[in-house]
Amino acid sequence: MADDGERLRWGVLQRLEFIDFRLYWEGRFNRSDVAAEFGISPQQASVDVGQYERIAPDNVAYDPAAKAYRRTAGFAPAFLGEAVEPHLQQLVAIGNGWLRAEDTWFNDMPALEVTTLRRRQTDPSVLLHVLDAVHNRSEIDIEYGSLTGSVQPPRTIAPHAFAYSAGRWYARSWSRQHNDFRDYNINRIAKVGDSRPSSVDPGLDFEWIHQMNLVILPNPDLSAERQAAVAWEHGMTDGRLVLPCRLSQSFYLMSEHNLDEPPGRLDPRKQQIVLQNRDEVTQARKLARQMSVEALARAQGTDVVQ
Amino acid sequence: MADDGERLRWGVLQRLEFIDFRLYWEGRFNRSDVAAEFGISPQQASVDVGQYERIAPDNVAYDPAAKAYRRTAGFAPAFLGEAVEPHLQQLVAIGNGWLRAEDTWFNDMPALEVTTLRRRQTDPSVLLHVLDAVHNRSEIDIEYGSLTGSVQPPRTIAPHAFAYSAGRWYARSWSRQHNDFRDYNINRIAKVGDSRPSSVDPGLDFEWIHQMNLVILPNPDLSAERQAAVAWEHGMTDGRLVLPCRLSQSFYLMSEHNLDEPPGRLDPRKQQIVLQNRDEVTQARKLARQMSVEALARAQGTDVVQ
DNA sequence: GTGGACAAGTCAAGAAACTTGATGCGTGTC
DNA sequence: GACACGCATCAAGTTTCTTGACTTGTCCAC
Repeated sequence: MADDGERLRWGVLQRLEFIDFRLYWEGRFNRSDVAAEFGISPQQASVDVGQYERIAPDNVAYDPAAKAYRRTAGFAPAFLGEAVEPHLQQLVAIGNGWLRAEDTWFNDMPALEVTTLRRRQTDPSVLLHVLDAVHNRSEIDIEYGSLTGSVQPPRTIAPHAFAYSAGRWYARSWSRQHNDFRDYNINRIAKVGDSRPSSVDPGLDFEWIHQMNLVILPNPDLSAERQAAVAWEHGMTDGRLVLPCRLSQSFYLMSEHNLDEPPGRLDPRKQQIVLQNRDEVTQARKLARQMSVEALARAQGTDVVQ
Repeated sequence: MADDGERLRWGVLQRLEFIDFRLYWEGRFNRSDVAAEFGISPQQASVDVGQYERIAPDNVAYDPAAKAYRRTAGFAPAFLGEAVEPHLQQLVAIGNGWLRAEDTWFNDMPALEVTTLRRRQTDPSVLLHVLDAVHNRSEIDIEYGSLTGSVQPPRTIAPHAFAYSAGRWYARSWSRQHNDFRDYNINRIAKVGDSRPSSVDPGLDFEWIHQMNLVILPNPDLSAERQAAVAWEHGMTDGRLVLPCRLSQSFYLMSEHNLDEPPGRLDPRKQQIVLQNRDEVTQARKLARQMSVEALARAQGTDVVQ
């Protein structure tokens, strides 16, 4: 349970963590599991198990009847840390087909169902080019969203940041065609073409740079009990949640949680939370956008673009 | 780029994968990065880099000016596989505070913003007990959803499976108080008490067992172009998506994507997809539920439960 | 320019870590 | 009761990794 005095090798630590993992999630493991997972001999696995038992004596006991090591009642994770979320996320990824179960430490998974509308996978090559463009401050030609089969005009963007909202990844970018800053859904970029250095200052993307506190409350139309549940679930304090958020991102968050609908129109069960400063946020976003457009126009007064 | 003829040790493989990772995501790495990440000597790291160069000679070159190894134009991941989603998920987890950046291989992350309403973290101890109950087919006493501070009656459930829907984890369980099967949000289980063997047959949970194909279409009220985008994003074939789904889970999926609203009431932008066989699904769900309740009552005609 | 800091490559000797092979022990199965 | 299976332990041998010493190339400050 406690810490280990000595310094352990990285490889050994991984194996002890694996033991910890299997004990937590499946309650049992075999010496051969450790040997197979890491490609080591059973003898070496024995040494590792011995080391684990020495470090966390209350966690595990060999059960000769089951021919397996089993978790004991006093178990407390010694190496996993307190975070189960990463592993829960792995289960989701497996359920979505993003990750093969063999590539994780899960083996005998409990009965489990992941219900999501699966989305198209990100193209690694596209992402690579966008990553590069952000790192090198360059602009790239892209084929974007030509979905109906119709030929789309080429677009040129200078991405400067990544954003994740409502299950989608966006490249926050300056658009040469529009001379403003926009979000480009990375999954909808079909192809990346040439690239060249960009001279646009990402510091002019005010909608991205400026943050605002979203003040979120449980929908007052819900029952008191339900409101309390919502507050608890989102970790609200004093019945409200103050969430700093980039103006450009606030759009997606509001849309995802129906915060952009005026209260009362929707069934409260579909709108469990409401945004107290909705108009303020919407207006700030518009203003920032406008300022950004104007600043870009001013900046390019000399080196005219298109 | 291609495969390696020989068999590599697990530890070495991890280090080569690390090199691959850094090249992909950050375009560069130092020998010292490898040494520090894995606690090995710089000399050994040199050996590893050499091995990587031998296996994937077109991926990397040392740039003396930058004092670092840099990705070259011909780069293709040699060890990562084609899946970037798991690492994107890691970024989301970091953004949500579920994972510390130090616990991942990310170092110099690109400008990045993850915008989500953070949810309460799962209590590892609660999850552990529920996992055990599923594995051992036992029933457990729980404190559930006592949010308003009011004292809740104790509940006893026999969980038999896990389900993930709309961002929440549920324990699909038989409820002793109601004598039917329900979903219990794991985050709302405050505490787990005693446990004892369960005699309820999870095979009677018809709402869980039975699956039905959800036929999902782009909302016909959207423009043709937008419909095509929606179809593409969800990987539809012939303009529709047939998604097998457990009846019990269909509820959450429908609720999450506003599939339960009759078409036309909502702004089409809030309802980008519609469910063709909505009534059918809803009815099947009700029916399965009813059959389940009756079967449970019959089964317990003899050994009466409260 | 020149010296110093820094990142890396290489060589050789020594220390861990891991493997191979052999033997014994407890449990459940045929 | 013989047998298979999974584990523990010991000893000898091999591979891997570390430590220490020396060299190369680039950039930066003087």
